[in-house]
Parts: sequence; C-alpha cells; structure tokens
Amino acid sequence: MNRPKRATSYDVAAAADVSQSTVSRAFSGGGKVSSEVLERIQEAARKLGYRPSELARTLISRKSNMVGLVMGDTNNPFYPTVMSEFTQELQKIGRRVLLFSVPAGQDVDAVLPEVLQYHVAGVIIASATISSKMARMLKSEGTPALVFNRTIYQGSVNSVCCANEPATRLVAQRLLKAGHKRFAMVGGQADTSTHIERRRAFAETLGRAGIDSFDEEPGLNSYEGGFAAGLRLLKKKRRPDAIFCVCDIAALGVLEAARHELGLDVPGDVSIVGFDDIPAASWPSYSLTTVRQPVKKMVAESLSLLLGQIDGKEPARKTVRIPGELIVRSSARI
Amino acid sequence: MNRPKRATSYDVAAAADVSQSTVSRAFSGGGKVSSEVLERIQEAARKLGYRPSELARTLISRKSNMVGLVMGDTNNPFYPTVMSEFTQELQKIGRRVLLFSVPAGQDVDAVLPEVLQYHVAGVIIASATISSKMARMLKSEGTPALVFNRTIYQGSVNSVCCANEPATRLVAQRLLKAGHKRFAMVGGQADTSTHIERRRAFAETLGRAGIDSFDEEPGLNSYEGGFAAGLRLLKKKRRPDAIFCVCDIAALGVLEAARHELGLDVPGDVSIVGFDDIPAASWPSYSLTTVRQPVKKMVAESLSLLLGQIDGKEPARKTVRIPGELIVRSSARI
DNA sequence: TTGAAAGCGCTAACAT
DNA sequence: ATGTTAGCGCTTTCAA
Repeated sequence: MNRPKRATSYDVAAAADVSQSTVSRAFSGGGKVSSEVLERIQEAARKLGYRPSELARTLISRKSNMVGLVMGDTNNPFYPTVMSEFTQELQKIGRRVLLFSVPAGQDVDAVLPEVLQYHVAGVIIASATISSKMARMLKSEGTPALVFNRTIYQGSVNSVCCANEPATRLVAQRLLKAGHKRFAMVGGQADTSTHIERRRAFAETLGRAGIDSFDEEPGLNSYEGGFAAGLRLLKKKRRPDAIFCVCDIAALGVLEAARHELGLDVPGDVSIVGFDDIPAASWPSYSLTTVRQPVKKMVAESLSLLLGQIDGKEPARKTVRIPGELIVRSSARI
Repeated sequence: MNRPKRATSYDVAAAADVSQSTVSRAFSGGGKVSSEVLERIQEAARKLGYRPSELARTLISRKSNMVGLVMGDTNNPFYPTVMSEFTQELQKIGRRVLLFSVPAGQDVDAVLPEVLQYHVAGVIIASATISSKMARMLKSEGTPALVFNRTIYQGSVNSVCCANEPATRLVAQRLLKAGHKRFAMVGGQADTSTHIERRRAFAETLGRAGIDSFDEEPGLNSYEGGFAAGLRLLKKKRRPDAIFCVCDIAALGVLEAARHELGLDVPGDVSIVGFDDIPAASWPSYSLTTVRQPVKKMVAESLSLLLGQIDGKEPARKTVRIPGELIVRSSARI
C-alpha cells in the first residue's frame, strides 16, 4: 500500500518544458504567463492530474485558507444549523473548515493550541467561551478569532451574538400583559453569557412589575434536560403558569412533559416560550412561541468581522448584537 | 496587522542550546533524547509558546492526520449526529476533520479534488455517492476513502451502511400481518442506494403477499417534503392505511400532515413507519415506530475500515452492512 | 515573460 | 544520544 506520489509542479514543468516557477505562476493567478505557455502548462497538468498542494502553499506564503471551527454543545439542534451555515459560506469564498469539537465537560483551552498547529487563518468558536489565557495566546500568535453566540467581556476577541436582553424583555412583558402570575424559567449552562443575559433581562422585567421571585431549573440545553426540568417545575404545589426557556430544545422537553406526562393543556394551563427557533419549533405538534435567532445574519456578520481581521483591516475588538425576533405561535397566551 | 511570527524549532533549539533535529526528536516522540536535554527543550518550548507545525510535518513526512469529511444532505437531522460522531471519534485518536459540504444539487465530483489538495490521510463521504471517475482519482492518488450509508457497486472504495433489506422486509411483513391493505411509500432521493434497496425490499415483500402496487411519493429527505408527500398520499380516494417512509424526518412530516392538516388518527386511520431513529422519533408527540440505524456502530466500523486502509493493512474493497433494529412505538399498528 | 535560487518549518537518513 | 544534511512542494525575490 505504498501511496503513489502525486504529480508536483516539477513534473508539470518538465512535461510542459518550462521552469517550475512558471508553473507556479500559472496556478497562483499572478497572471504573468503568456497564453501560449499557459495552455501548455494546463494541458500537462490535466494529463498528470496535477493540483497545487495547499499545504506547501500555506507554508511558504504564510497565508492559509483554512479556518478552525470549534464547536461545543452538540445536543442542541441549533448548532448543526450554525455549523452548516458557516461551512457553506466559508466554502463559497474558497476557504476550508477544520473542525474541532470540544468534548462535553471540557473547555476550549485544551483544543485551541491544536487548532493553531495547522496555521489556520482564523478561528471561530461557537457555543463555548474562551478564557483570557486563550485570548492572550491567540493574540500572541496573531490569529484572528471570533466567538459566536457568546459575549466576551475581556481580551481582544470579536464576538457576535443575539441581542438577548431586548428580546427577553419583550417576552416577559408580553407574558405579564397577558395576565400570567406565576413565572418560571428553564436555564442553560449557568456560566454562559446567553444564560446570564437572558436570565437577567427576565428577572429585571418581572421585578419592575413587582414580581420578585420565580422558579428556576437548569435545562442543560437538551431535550431530556428540559423534560426533567418541566416535570420538577410543574409538579410544584404553586404551579407556574408561564415558563420561559433559554433554548427551544429544552422548551420542547418542557412541553412534552406538560402535555404527555402531566396531562396539562398548553397554553391553557401553562404558557411555554423558547429561544432559537429551531425547525421543530414550527411543527404543528409544538407550534412553539419563541425568539428567533437570525442564524444567517449572525453568521454573515461573524464572517465579515473575522475576514476583516484576517485581511488586516479591522484591528480591534467589538461585540456585534443582532436583534432577535419574537415569533408568536400557539404555545403561549401572549 | 502583521502577524508576529511563531516560534519554530530553530528558536527552541537556540534557546535550549541544542540542534534543531534534537528539538524535532523531542516532539516527535522518537524517544532518543536524554531526559536532561528533553527537559531543557520543553522548558524553552514552553517559554516561547512553541508547538510543532502540523503542516510542515505532513509535508515532509508524507503522513497527514487530517481526514476529509464530505457531507451531502444537510436537512436531515440524521446527519448532524453522524458528523459529530465522526468528529469526536477521529479527535479521540488524534486526527482532525477537514469538513466539506456538497452544495445542494451538486455532486461530490467538484469537491473531491479540492479535498485532495490538502494531503488528507483519507476521505469519508457521507450521504452522497461517488462516481466511478472519482473512485479512479482516489485510487490513482492513493487516498483511502470510505462511503458512509451508501453502497458502492464499483470502484475500489469501501462502504458501510445499514442492512436495509432485512429491516425493510421486517417492517413490511409486520404491517401485512397486522392487517394493513393499502400501502404507500415516501421515498428519498431516487438514485441513492438507500432509497433503492429499501424500496426494493418493500415492494418484493408486498409482492410476495400478492400486493403488486402501492402509492409512492418522493419525500426529499426533509420535513417539508414529507409533509407535502403525506398530503398528496392521504388525500387520495383510496387512502393508504400504511405508509413506510425512507427516513424519519419525512415520516414526521407525514405524521403532522395526517394529524394536524387532515385530522386523521395515527395509527387508527393510518400507520406510519420511519427509518433512522432520530432523536425526535422518540418524543411522545410522535412516538414514531422506526428502524434504528446504529450510528455509533456504523461510524466505528467505518473508521476501522478507513484506518485499516490508511495504515496499509486492509488493501481491498468491501461493503459492511450493519443490521438495523425495529423500534416499535405507537405510530403504527404493527 | 521566464528562470535560478532561496526558504517556509519540519522529518529522516546518515554521520559522529 | 546528538548534529549535519537533504528535501517535502510550493511562492517569491532577483536577474536575465
């Protein structure tokens, strides 16, 4: 099984009777090749099945077209959408995705150094936070980075996320106005900015309306977690009549628990609101009222920030917030 | 924004007062380095933030630890599961995933040459078929490849997929035994081996029972496609009482159409059976009877085949079929 | 426009 | 055990 070695630019050069550097020029688009010679080179390359090695290119030119994509949470169906959007958009502009997944429980710190070994042009970190130590590492290596769907309060790393607070405030206000009295929330991972911001906006809005406490359960960003949280919440003596969930997948769990395990009517007995607008949210069985995170817009903004930094224009750090949109369906009296 | 250049093995060598090759040995685990020198090198490397360049390593040693993962269909929630399983397992054994998505409508032929420019150790092609031209290209480059969830009838490419025919036969037999009379099928992409094999097994089993025809609609491997197919099927004068769907996501569309659009009882008026066992299949609202594709097993088998080929042991081509498992829930009288 | 030569950061003989 | 040397496949000056 000794691998036949691939054709190199030298092979093509020999076949086309030109120098190796001319072959290089022919493929790197510099242009400075006469059309007659160009044709000979292309002919030879076709015959030999030659394609320039991206690795060698990257090494010598110090410019890579690979982008590292580091994905955390994998249970949540929101993330496959995000990932495929990133992959497709990057591919459209001729860039490749080097994919890393952060094993559950671990943090990004272990995987980031490995990403850097591949000379990636930039790194996108989705559904995970980055430590200040890693931010420093990225900076000292000069690798542009972007954190998706988390806010970064420190370090020189750009981030893009949904404008969590206004959207959550709107949800809380609408639930209040519709006459709900007993509120509850199903959270995500407690130390993430998404959880923190949504929780704060929810609590503050209720507080301003004179409601100083509400039940709270962790939903773990999973269906099963949401199901369990829903059960705990809805079995209490003082049963909530409105549950705000930090993500759709947990909201679906709550909804199933309410209807099928406890025989409750949604939204008659309890209103349920999610966050994300995953595909299943719109399916008739759920018809989940939720806040839509505009993935395409968020991804586009992320790439524009990251590519700007890669091309050396945008120097600094900034956090871009994209507004969410309340999608009213029928899982909540709102 | 001039990127500060990273530390190289020469920098470390200078700092530790040894030769560059000793640094190389210290990191490539060859072992032949005295513990005293090793310590000095590690200390220097730590200070300088040095990590060996995987690109340079790959180039010189002609051994890459990147594996290309080419993904087709992206609508079907079955594939994110597959992808993250591949990614995680590959990461565990120190390999990286270079991700490519095949734009809808296009085929793998356009993307495969690009994969090869990165000197990947192997390629996994999931949810897409490979042309014989591409099979030849892979062979001539000596790049091991594996096709996931499709059968390859030609070329020297290994493949792993579910044993579609026995599982489908079982479904058809059980539906027959339960007394269903009017059958229908919601298909996937018509030219894929999964579609073809499942359809054939379904048709043959019905045929042997004296049922020579059944309705058929394309489901496009998507929720929306399934929904539309369900509507067309269930609005016919001779309404089917059993619908077999080639994938779960389409089955869920059919189920929603039946219940919420047409007010039918499932399984009272119509039995619905899927294929895959995606997470949503087990949610109480659906409780979809389906054939489970054992993703973990299939991925493990795929990797063992691919890695065997990469390591130069397994020379040949073979198709491995993993048995599916009928999961009886309550969407079908069965 | 083309070619010669240097070098990206590393591994792998081959010496010592 | 360590150093010397060559070279992976390319881009990029620099000359011609």
